[in-house]
Amino acid sequence: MALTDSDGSVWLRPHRPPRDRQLSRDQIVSVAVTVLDADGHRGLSMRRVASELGVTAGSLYWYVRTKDDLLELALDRVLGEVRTDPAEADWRRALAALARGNREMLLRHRWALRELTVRPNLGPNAFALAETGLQLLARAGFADADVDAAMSAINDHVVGAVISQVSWIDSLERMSEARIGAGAGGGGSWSEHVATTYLREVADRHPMLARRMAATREIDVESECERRFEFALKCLLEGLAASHDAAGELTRRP
Amino acid sequence: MALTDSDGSVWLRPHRPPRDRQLSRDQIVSVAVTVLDADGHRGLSMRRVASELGVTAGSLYWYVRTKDDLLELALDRVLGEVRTDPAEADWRRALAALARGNREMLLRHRWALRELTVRPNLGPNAFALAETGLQLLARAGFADADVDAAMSAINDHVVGAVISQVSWIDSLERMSEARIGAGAGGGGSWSEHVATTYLREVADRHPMLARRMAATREIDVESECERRFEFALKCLLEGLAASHDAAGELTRRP
DNA sequence: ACCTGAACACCGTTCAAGT
DNA sequence: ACCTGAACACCGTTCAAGT
Repeated sequence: MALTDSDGSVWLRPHRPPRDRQLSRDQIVSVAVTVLDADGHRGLSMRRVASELGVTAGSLYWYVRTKDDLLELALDRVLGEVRTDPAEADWRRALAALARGNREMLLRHRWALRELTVRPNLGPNAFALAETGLQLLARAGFADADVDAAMSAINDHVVGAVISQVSWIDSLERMSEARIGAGAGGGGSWSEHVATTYLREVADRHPMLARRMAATREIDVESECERRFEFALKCLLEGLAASHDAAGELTRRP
Repeated sequence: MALTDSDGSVWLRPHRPPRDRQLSRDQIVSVAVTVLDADGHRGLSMRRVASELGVTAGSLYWYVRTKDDLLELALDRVLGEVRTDPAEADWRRALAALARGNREMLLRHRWALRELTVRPNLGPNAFALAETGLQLLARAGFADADVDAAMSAINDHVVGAVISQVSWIDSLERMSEARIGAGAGGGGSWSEHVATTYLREVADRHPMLARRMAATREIDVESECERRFEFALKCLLEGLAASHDAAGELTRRP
């Protein structure tokens, strides 16, 4: 009677109220978030969370049914960090602010992205965030089906942009680590030679790529990513505004 | 002297040529892709790949340094599936086709998305694909820095859109599995009650969300996702065209 | 009701030993 | 050079036993 690990969601299961316990879900989730922020997915184990709470791994299962549950709770926890300003009247500015807030949160908690990918998102904070966006667009006068398309256009952009930024940063870190490792190791010189040979060959075969890579070496990754993020965001908002004026255009099927 | 698991990349390390071996990297990668397609990340273990090849797990380490290496190779393998049409003269059409091809590949191999997230992408197919896009934009007359912004706008959109589609589909599958599980289990009726109560409460608190969720129940997920994908793609292409005409506008910092 | 401690099944990875 | 078989350290999860 193995657990299929994909049955439902924490949020769809009952949760016993406390009695005389030393732990609580909130504490456990807090520790999980801290560990994830510090050491990422690899750092998170039930044993580690437990020991950080001065408790045995097995006892966590009194509060949480699986590790997956814990991750689902952690995700919703950080989704709650995204603040919105309901006072903003201009829908484009409000939507942009929402997108930026979302992006910043994902950059703060790099592990959260992976959870977003893997998990259906049924936590209260996820729902509240979605509602905020939808209301925004509805108040701006978007037709029903257009609201969905607009919302997902923005959200997809946020997610995609954060992914590429994070993987860019990671790859820089990995490269420099590899360089250090090669320097410290014994036969490092040869394997370093292999690497540079490979990269030179790539550069020869792909001139445009080589040019762009050489250019991006000089710039700051974060500000460059922000620039790109804002550019595409602007494109999307303008596209939304255009289809907003030509009402119903969006939902017409080919 | 533990392996930090983040030192370099398969592509940056030497690879011994064959002699009298029964296996090859290509075979191993093929099996890995098959397993991943069938059972996802959870299904992939070194022991499984090995046994599928009639071999012991340990022997794989003769061809591949870590499981991470294997995943990196598998990712580049499927990236090679994306076909491009160099004959297409119109850059908007060519770029759109590239985006669609990319999207379709990611939907065929749902596990690949996760790899894209986690890994710097240094394989030959990844580079070739990037070069294709960059050349396209360069030939269209985009300024250097604009090429980067344009390319990542499109790529980010593809990745974001696929992520949301996959997680949507997954959540539907999970929900129906949960319903089946609840029906089969003993106390299923109660936990089902908990779930519906929670969802009803969410619907009450978030009227707009409830409306949209009710509406999307009727439609086909795949075609709806495709519609949204095409809409945002159109927005982005139009934005790119506009900034293309107003040359240099894109790169101006605030 | 809650927590411990030990166990189970499963990982990725290593390595002496074979051929 | 390549492969086996056993081992190591580490998982998530379960469960009898305690309190």
